[in-house]
Amino acid sequence: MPAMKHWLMKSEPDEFSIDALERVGTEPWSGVRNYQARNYMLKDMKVGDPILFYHSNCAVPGVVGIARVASEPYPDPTQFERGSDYHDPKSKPEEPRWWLVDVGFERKFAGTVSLEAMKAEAEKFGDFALLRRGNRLSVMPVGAAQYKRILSMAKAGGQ
DNA sequence: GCCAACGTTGGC
DNA sequence: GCCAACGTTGGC
Repeated sequence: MPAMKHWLMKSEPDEFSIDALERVGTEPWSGVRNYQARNYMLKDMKVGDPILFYHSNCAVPGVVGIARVASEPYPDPTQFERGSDYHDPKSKPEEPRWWLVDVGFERKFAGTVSLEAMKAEAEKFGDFALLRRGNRLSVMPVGAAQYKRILSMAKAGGQ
């Protein structure tokens, strides 16, 4: 079995929070319309890979819990739905542009590991996509050491 | 709400 | 293939 990869996926809590994921259990990660993010889901994710669930565009942006890749990639159905915000008229069913995976709830942290807290220890993270200037990727890989560091920050209570 | 940073689009 | 214009993301 190849080495397990770790991921970070952003979601706006007003749209879809960690609590919403806990309620539904598993969610198709629809709506990603960025090729780099798509390629991670289409080519690099494996079922069972751990995901840091990140809340963006909110009062305290940061990692709020753990999820897991819960399916193989498959075409994002919203790209074919007329009237959907995610409808892509250039995409054809026989040649879908946008792919997704299902994301399964694992657990919610007791406290948020805030972006601010991670920035305060930026030098310990090394090169970390999340902390790069102007980063806007909604799906990104996380190094195993970075992943462990965030877990230990969560264990310490976060914030 | 502002705005910097970035990706995408489309005219040429 | 360049690049200006535009739309979006996301921290603050």
